[in-house]
Amino acid sequence: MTPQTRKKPERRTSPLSRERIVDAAIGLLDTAGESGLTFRSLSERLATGPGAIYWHVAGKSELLAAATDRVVTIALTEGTAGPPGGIHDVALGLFDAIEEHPWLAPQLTTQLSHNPTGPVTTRIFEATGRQVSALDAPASSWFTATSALMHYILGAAGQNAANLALARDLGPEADRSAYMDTVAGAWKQLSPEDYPFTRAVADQGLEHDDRVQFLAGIDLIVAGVTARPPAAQQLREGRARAAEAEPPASGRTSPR
Amino acid sequence: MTPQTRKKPERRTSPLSRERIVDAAIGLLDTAGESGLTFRSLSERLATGPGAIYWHVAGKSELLAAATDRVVTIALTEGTAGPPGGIHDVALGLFDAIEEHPWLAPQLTTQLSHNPTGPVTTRIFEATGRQVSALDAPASSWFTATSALMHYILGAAGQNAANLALARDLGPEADRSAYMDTVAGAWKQLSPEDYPFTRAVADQGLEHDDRVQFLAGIDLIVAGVTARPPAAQQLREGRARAAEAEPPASGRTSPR
DNA sequence: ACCTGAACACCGTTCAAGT
DNA sequence: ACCTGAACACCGTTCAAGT
Repeated sequence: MTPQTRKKPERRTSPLSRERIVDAAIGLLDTAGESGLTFRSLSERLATGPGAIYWHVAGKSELLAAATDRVVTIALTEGTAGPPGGIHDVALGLFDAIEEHPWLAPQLTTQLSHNPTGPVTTRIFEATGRQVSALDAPASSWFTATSALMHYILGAAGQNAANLALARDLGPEADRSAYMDTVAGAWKQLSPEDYPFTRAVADQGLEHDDRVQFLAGIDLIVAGVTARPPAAQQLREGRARAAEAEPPASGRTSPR
Repeated sequence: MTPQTRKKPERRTSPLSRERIVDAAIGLLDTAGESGLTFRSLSERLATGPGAIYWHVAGKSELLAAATDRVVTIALTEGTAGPPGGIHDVALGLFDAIEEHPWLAPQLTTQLSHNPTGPVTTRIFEATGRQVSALDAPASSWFTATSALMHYILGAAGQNAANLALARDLGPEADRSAYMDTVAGAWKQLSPEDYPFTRAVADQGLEHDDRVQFLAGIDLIVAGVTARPPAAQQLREGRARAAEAEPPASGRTSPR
């Protein structure tokens, strides 16, 4: 089981290293899912004991963070490599990475929450924000715009990955568009009094192309960024807000 | 909800019920956090054995789903109660609920992923979408707009709750604005070559009022919704796409 | 019908002991 | 320095047995 190539009296290359451990962890996560990664399964794959891993890695959460950072870094450098750049590239880079590694979405929200100044969060923020700063928008809106885009990208990409997994559960034949039909079908069963909006949306059909749907959201937010700075950033503790904010919006569909 | 008007006065009301269990679970989550809820701690609180709970609830995931549904339903009915309605009310209703119950944010993304047609997801989608449909925007954009708003609300509110928890760790004195200063400080330590954008944002100072910041994001997305349908959805890599009947919308907003 | 609580099959993590 | 693997303190869940 153990390699015997020991020509040099010098120290042999260690069979265990942080990098190899992270590699194996990613492989396990990809093939067996989040619950498939345990220190026992990992040590078995690496042909060691569970305790050995702790010499290279502090614990499970650090291991997960390292795996997340690795995958995100690759996705971001690939995505931003091309000359055109643009928000679509960054967004699709993350979108594809999350689709390829479904465990990534929950891990990313964990990183955002538990370690907002950590490398993962900062990398994504920087990559997204750089594209925002290239838009025609005042610098005062950068933070808000980047934040909105980041949350949308992570949320929508995670949703897409989850949908794909559920589509697979539907049967080996089913793809995403079949699954979207299932969702629309479920929505049409809802009560008209309680869920008029959801039913209306189901009636008009859901976009079957996941990338088109995803990028439509990106473009919508970009439109908001370039449209106009959200007129008022006036400070007001608590509630008293000036009434200027919401245009009356010619009440064509009033929520009842 | 539950009948407690049992006729026999000497007969005590049933010591265990699904409702009581969910109540206790929420209490435990609020006070002890996500890791504080175990079947053992829960059964101790309810003065029973761990196995007793399984007669009323299928398992832990169902219990979590029920707790999430309960809190979300309350937040949404309170939020939409007022006559003005509007997106701000729905958004702030969820924002406050997540701030009050920090375990809610991860649970909501779990619900979205694992049960997209379940009651929690559908309730939030409907409440948000109803406000979207009241805006001055074409129905064809409703799904995209609702999806973008939902992901932003959940992501940003979760981030805020996480920030509050981290601020508390900073010391009992620290509030959110002190924590934002800490974040900005950390950002300024970043290398100028690798993180120019993040540093620039840190320099211009972060909004200290969490609600103002949150609503700025909402307004930005709303601006995108009402501005105009996103002009160009140009796809890379030839992809056959049915031409939507979308008017070109006098291109004033072009992402460069 | 509802509840008990011991038992089972796991976990992450530790640590004396080995090389 | 690096690794072993038994042991510890938990988990969620089950189930024969009680009322």
